[in-house]
Amino acid sequence: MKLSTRGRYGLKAMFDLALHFGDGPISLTSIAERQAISVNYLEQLISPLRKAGLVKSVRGAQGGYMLAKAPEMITVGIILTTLEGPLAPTDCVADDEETCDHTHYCVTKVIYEKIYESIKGVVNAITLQHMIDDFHENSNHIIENICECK
Amino acid sequence: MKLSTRGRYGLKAMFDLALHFGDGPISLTSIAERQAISVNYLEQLISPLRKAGLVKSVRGAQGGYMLAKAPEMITVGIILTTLEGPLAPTDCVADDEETCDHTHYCVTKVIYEKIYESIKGVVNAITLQHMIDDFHENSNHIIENICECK
DNA sequence: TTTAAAGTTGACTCAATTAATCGGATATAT
DNA sequence: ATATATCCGATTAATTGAGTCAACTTTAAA
Repeated sequence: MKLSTRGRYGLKAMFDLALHFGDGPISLTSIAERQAISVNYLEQLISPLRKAGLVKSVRGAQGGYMLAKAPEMITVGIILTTLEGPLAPTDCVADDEETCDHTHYCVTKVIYEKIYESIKGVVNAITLQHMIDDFHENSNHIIENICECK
Repeated sequence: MKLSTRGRYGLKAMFDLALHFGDGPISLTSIAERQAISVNYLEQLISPLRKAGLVKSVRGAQGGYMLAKAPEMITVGIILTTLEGPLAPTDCVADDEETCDHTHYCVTKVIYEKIYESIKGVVNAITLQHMIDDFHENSNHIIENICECK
């Protein structure tokens, strides 16, 4: 039931981009340095985020990435789902999954559905803007190394 | 963010035992057959459940396992946690984990804590008795193969 | 008392997934 | 041109998950 580094690193990177929203393209190198992530690995994560329309890229020198929408339009849920797939405790309750072949009632599936709904409820309610507000209220404005959260 | 077969199979097995609560010891072989799980693997799962005081065993011929408490006293949460460890999305918010070495505020950790709390809220509120009631109301009383829920 | 059923334990294998690393290709400001 | 980027695919190393297996202990019943 753990998030992988894909989701955790990706969320950190997106938050970093959100803090720089409106500042023009931000290079992966600078994000990787601030967040202590391998650039090579970060490249792998930013690609699906771009394909999902969450960030846009500028190629070439002085290029980089920026959010494709305002921070209040991007939820933690869409970020994590893009990188990890559905945040469902089992495949049988994931949105894109066909249902089990069992015709009769499944008492465990009901439980997994409730877990899934509750997780979605949390992550879909939090946007990057909420994270920014939280950051400005509670941190000392230290952008570097949000947390390893291994 | 998936449950492993440990939690899923273990929950099925515990539900099976709950349906037979009061009937004396139930052999692993019979549970394994009804729930379509390998006996050898199930042996691995029942051991921690016994050590956690959720089931008790009777050794020897005609032996087997039974719930150590009434079904309404055993939550889905304690079963899953016993088999999977804390249902936390990251190690840094798991109960038994020491906190990150970072002294400053972590905006992502706050999110992971909310996810964790919401998951615990769901699984700790459901007991085996709830599952039994649900089963009797909505199924056709087919004990075998609750669901593979891969 | 013998036998077979059943629990108990730990080691072991195999496959899949995760987490990166690396090399090279393309694009573009300066 | 050149330095700085994004892009893309292949490869690898490490970890975890899932299941098997063998050996041993306990105990009911013949």
